[in-house]
Amino acid sequence: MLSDASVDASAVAASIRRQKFATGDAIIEQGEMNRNIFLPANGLIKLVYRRPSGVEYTKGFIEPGEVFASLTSTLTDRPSRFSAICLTHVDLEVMPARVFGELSKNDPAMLAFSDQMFRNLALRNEEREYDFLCLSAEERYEKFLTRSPRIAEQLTQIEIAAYLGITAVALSRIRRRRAYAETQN
Amino acid sequence: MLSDASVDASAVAASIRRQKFATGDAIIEQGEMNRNIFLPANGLIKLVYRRPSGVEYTKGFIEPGEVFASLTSTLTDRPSRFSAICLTHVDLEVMPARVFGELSKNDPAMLAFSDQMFRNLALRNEEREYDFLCLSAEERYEKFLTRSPRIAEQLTQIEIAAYLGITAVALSRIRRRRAYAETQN
DNA sequence: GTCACAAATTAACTTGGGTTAAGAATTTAT
DNA sequence: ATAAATTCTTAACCCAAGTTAATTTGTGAC
Repeated sequence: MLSDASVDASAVAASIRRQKFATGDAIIEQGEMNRNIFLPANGLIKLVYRRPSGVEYTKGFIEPGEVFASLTSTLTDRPSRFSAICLTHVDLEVMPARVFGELSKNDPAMLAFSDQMFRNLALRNEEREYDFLCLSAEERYEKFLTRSPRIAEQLTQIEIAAYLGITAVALSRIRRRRAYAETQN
Repeated sequence: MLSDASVDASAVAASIRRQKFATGDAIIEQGEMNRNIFLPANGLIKLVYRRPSGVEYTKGFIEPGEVFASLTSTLTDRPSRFSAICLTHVDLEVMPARVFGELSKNDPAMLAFSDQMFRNLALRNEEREYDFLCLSAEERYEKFLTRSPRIAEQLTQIEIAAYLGITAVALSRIRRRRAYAETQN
């Protein structure tokens, strides 16, 4: 008798789609259900909340090799709270969260992978939570430049400001303050 | 031959300690290693970051039945970034994270539990991140009162302000604005 | 009850960020 | 190469929140 732990590898492989997106395309649309899990092979993606006022706040950026999904949709069965927008051309693999969930149920190695993924996610979210709770906008800017210079150089000031939780005008003022401080050293 | 999946239940049970804390006691000390996982049976606990300036920011509150730990210590082997302070008398169970990790490795049910725990943590952190990124201090206050009235009524304004990421003076002003708005309805 | 201490409010002033609008600098399209 | 569209910066003005300090309220402790 076959064990419950065995998974039909070909069925899993069949459930994985490859998809291409152009700059500006939405991989996930805020307000819509999206029960997929994504793994980009290249490019840069931003995750953004759009408030009723129309103002955009950026939750984070996804680089190649980083798995992402709408947790609200995949875990709690509600519409996604954010959109995933391509900042470049993006090629990625798509897997239905249901398949991922079943894989995890049946395959301990897959479950361990899932566990590890959520640990990392919890750690990252905690870090960002700390930044907003304890750091000033200027400190968050410094930290972003230091920690993610490669991402920063691909973004406009508008996009950086949205990530810091401030307006482009406020960011411009911070940059001027910093430039002035430079000359004082 | 015994399977690797079997765990010595009595050894696990032996690794679990019960501990009591008084109001004001620190269960976890910021800056110190703490590789334990905690499960309080009663009382209320606050998790706080203390900045070099001495200002305190509250990461969150832990109610009975909620498992908590310093992820930085238990997962990445570094000193805890926050303290866990008892706001009341607290009785809790303590388990070394190492035991929890080994249990998860060997026992699929335990791993599934761990996976579920980290999913929930990631979801909660994401919610709080959203609050700081997209909501004003006043909106965060409203939301806190609505979502956690039981916790709010046990706290001083100083403690609530620390959770909102503002000063007690700013919170007092928000309360006055709200009280005035009340009379206008 | 009153004394002592902490919590909460208020005032006065400063600072950082939002808003709007205008202009300068860059990019992109054709 | 030029025009059109964005992006970035700056200014002016407003408001929310920080800081400091004084006052009031509230809470035990004795």
